Amino acid sequence: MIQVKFPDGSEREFEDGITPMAIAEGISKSLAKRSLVAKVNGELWDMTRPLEGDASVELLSGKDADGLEVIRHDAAHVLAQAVQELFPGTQVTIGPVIDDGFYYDFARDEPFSSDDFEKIEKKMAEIVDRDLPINREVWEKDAAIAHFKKIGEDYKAQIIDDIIPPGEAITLYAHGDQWSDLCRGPHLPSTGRLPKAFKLMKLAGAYWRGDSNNEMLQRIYGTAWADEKQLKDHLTRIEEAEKRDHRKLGRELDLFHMQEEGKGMVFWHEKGLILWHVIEAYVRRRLEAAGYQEVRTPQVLDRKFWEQSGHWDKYRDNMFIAETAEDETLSLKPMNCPGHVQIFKFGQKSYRDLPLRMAEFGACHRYEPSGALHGLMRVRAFTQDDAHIFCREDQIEEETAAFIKLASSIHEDFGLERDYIALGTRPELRAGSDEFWDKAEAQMLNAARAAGVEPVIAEGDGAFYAPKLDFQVKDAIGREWTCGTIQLDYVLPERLNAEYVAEDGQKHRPVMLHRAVLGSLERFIGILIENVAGAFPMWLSPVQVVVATISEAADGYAEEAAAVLRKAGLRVEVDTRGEKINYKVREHSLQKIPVIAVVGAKEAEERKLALRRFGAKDQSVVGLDEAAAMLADEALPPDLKRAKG
RNA sequence: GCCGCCGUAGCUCAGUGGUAGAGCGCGUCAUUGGUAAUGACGAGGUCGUGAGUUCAAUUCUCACCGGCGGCACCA
Repeated sequence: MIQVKFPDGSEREFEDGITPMAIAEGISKSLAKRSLVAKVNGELWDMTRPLEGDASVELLSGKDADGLEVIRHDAAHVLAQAVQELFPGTQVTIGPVIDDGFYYDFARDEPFSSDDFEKIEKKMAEIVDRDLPINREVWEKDAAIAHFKKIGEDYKAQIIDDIIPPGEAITLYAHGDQWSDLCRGPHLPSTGRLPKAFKLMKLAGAYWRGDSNNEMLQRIYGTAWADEKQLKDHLTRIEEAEKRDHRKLGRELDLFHMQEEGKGMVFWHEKGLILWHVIEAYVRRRLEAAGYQEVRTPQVLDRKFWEQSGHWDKYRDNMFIAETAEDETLSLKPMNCPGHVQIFKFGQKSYRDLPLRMAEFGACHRYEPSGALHGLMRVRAFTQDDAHIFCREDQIEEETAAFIKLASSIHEDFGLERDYIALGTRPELRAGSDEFWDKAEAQMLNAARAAGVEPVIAEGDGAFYAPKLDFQVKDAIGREWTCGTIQLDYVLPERLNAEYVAEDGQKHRPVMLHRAVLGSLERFIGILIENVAGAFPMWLSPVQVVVATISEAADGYAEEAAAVLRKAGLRVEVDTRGEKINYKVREHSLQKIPVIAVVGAKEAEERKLALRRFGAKDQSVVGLDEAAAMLADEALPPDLKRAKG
């Protein structure tokens, strides 16, 4: 007999070898029906797998995160079986669970087409209807390899060979006697338990083992949920996200465009550039208040310069190179750091100058692979809100902590909630000794803690020369973005021979902290557009107020009112077109203008404005001067608003 | 860069082996209307580029360019 403990604290005795399924059935039929997988002593466990001794047992349904994960995992298996039934000769490779769903990578000479999806989904449903029992089988490694080789599954055989240590048993999961796959599990009791709330989403190429030197497999992505409502909600969420797409909104709101002659380059239109300027001015004020100095360094520099900085050697493939008629080879700067070191080196620096915080809205060009380009999010010409802090080693923690606070405050001002800060630790390929990395990682960790943040460790994610902290922010629909970073650097000051004179009268090497709050203006504006779905808060909106007339009789007053609002510092447009007010309200609402000020004969007479806010249906009638003062106050950037108190 | 899909008017999209259509937008005219579309008329396209097949290609084939979705990349 074995002793089983339940989550509510109760305990019961069962016969040896009892399964969670049998336990569930013993409690109630509906519980057995609902339970998809068990948690035994904290470990996920098949419902049909016998317990191996005393245990705590928890039964999970599709409502539990772990239960949903099993659903998705089984959906991947059912997909694989369906594909192999429909397309004999296709080899399976791996099929993991991902956010919102799953994928499976197949090896097949013929490409799949998304036209095949319907057929595959039908076959998947059929496999669900067959309600095949899913059985866990324990195999010995060599036997499993031989088995997969025999049935022509070379990839599977290779996975076992590479991943499983010799002597360790492995598990296969079989769908009845029709199909089986190497898998750690756990899985549902039978294919019939897979909710028919799955959908194949997209088709993509993916390298075997994620290595671009390997052959490319065909990946089929799917989504799977506990019930149809969840699936429907998910599909609705995707639609909502598409509506927020910054590329679509960028065109509709006349912010920017891109065209084929300038791949990865942005044409900023008037409204987009206003946005840019507002953001830049705001950040500039924040930097100034935080003790930064602003500089500007050359766009194009001689090859020799980049050879010295090390970029020519390590980064040449990503640089835009130019040749001159006088046989010089130049490069557009891909980064600002070497330029900043030149300014640091100009004249002599004393320890009294440190920490020296040097900022630049630095326009950089990088030749990014064409497949990497994506709207404003990944471009070839961008402007970083870059800065380098030159300091002594003992100042690293204080400077880093101060930066974390500054960056967090700025992100908040833009309405982006911080999710977590990631500490990127030593990568496999790295410069520097283990002692150096121990010290550097500890410095970054302590700095984060000093700022009241416990970073999430991102193993191996550091730069090759030092660890870094990355800011992960969350937007309004829960998507995550990396926004802001601070990286330690001992290498570049050494390479470029930066020095300062210390208290001891000797020359010493400063340390550099590379840091950015927004990352690049382009990318940040892209994130911002999607975060607010194009409806910018008053202080950022390119047009803050549209004065719209009801009839010609109000035209004169509309111009007058606009002048008063402009004088108060507002960005104002006037709409005196011969259209109905309904039409104008609709149009400016679609343009997501924060305030529409409607004026007719009545307002003109009384020197008032009828204000209608974006998203609201009602209006408030306010005197012109009062409205100007109120709106101007609302339109203040957050830092100025705080200063005003 | 790699795999797949896509490329028709400013935008969203329909369509065909015999050189093309809708809605919105745009222009003109009329309308001066009180909070999400006033009406009429009109202009607008080398059907991504180049080559091939064909009597004939926007349509079929190939290449290239670009876009999209992934993968790889993001020092």
